[in-house]
Amino acid sequence: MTTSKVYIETFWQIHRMIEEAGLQPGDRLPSERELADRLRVGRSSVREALRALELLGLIETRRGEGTFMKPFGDHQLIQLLGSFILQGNREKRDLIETKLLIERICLQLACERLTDQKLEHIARAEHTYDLFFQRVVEATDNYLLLRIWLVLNDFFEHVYTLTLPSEFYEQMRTALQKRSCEEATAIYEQYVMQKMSKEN
Amino acid sequence: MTTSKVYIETFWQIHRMIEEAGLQPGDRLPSERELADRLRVGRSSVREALRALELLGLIETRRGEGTFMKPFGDHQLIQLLGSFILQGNREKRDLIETKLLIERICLQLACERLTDQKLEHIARAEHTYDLFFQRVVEATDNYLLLRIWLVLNDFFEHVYTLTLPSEFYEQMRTALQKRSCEEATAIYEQYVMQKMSKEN
DNA sequence: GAAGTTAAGTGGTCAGACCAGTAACGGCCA
DNA sequence: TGGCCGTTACTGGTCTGACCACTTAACTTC
Repeated sequence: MTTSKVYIETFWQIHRMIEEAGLQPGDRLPSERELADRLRVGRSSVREALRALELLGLIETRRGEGTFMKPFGDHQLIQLLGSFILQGNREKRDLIETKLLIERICLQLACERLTDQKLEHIARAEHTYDLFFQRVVEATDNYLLLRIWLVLNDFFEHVYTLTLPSEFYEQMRTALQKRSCEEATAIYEQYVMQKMSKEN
Repeated sequence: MTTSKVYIETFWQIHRMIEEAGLQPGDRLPSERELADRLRVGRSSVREALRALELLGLIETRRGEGTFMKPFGDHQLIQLLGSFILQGNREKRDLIETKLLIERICLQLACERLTDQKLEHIARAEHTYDLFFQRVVEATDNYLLLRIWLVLNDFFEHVYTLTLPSEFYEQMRTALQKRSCEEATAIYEQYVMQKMSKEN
């Protein structure tokens, strides 16, 4: 006897239903009552399943309107996870270290893969650390890495604000222009890592 | 009027309750009926909030027994996310690249910070890639980095199984013993990165 | 034709009922 | 005494039906 819990079963059934119907972001799901009716379960079970899908960022519910597919990539889930993880001083230290390490990697990757178009995009970025660096990470053409960085940056902004002189941005831009991995890394270490290690 | 949804409000209240009571893994939460009574909400709202906490891997419910705090680090959430996120080939490529980059960093960090005790712990590890490397990442003494690696590894295992000859583990161990960052990196690139880039 | 009104449908919430497990208590028998 | 076995009270799991708050669209009215 599997005696699987109904709301879990329902979760997967709805998930399958979404796939088979090929629902796209913005599309509407059947109403809770209809789902309950169609899947032959109680409405409360449907709701518990929908909560899970919502937390996963797959759907969005609007009171009075219905339940809709959500644009992929939104991550209130991540925000939530953060508030659970990020509590002590040790966690903050780890966060800073991890963020710095990953940024240095991204810088190197970006140097290897930078297209002229993306270079210009970076150059046009405001002189704000997170905006500038987001474009650098985007230039790595690795979406997963971007996601990780965005998460780290989200957390980071709750803890710290980093402002750098405009020399940093200018020097970095010329280094990227030359695709000089060593130079970019050196600048990063000089401005960012040194500053962070001092304050810590 | 915020008219915040009750189940979300309840979610945070339970979360606060857990923190304030300092509940540890294995500890029991009040029953659903008592929570509903104490927080003056319906039981269904409590249940929807509990489903979220369960999905986050914070609690575990056992029919007939109650609701319990879960040992930290278990994350069926991650498995779930994986099945949603990890669908295309591009995602897989990103995953592999990211995992390799982070592992190489961890290797370097570990070299710098490796204590004799942890070295022995690594040496005693089975010759399984993930077990071995988990101990390496643990040796970095950066818990966040460990979490990230665990997530990546979870995803990775759904896609690929990596087996290496025992020479790899032996050579790596001697490199770590010497705390030679360059040697460890070289071995890693030789065995792991080459293999992965070939198969890809 | 435009503005206001109404009705139907939707998610959000609650209360109450019942089912299905668990654990602990107490009484029974060997 | 020591081990077995119901009984019982409690737990999570599920369903139902009832409201509420809100949106939309159709309908009425001017």
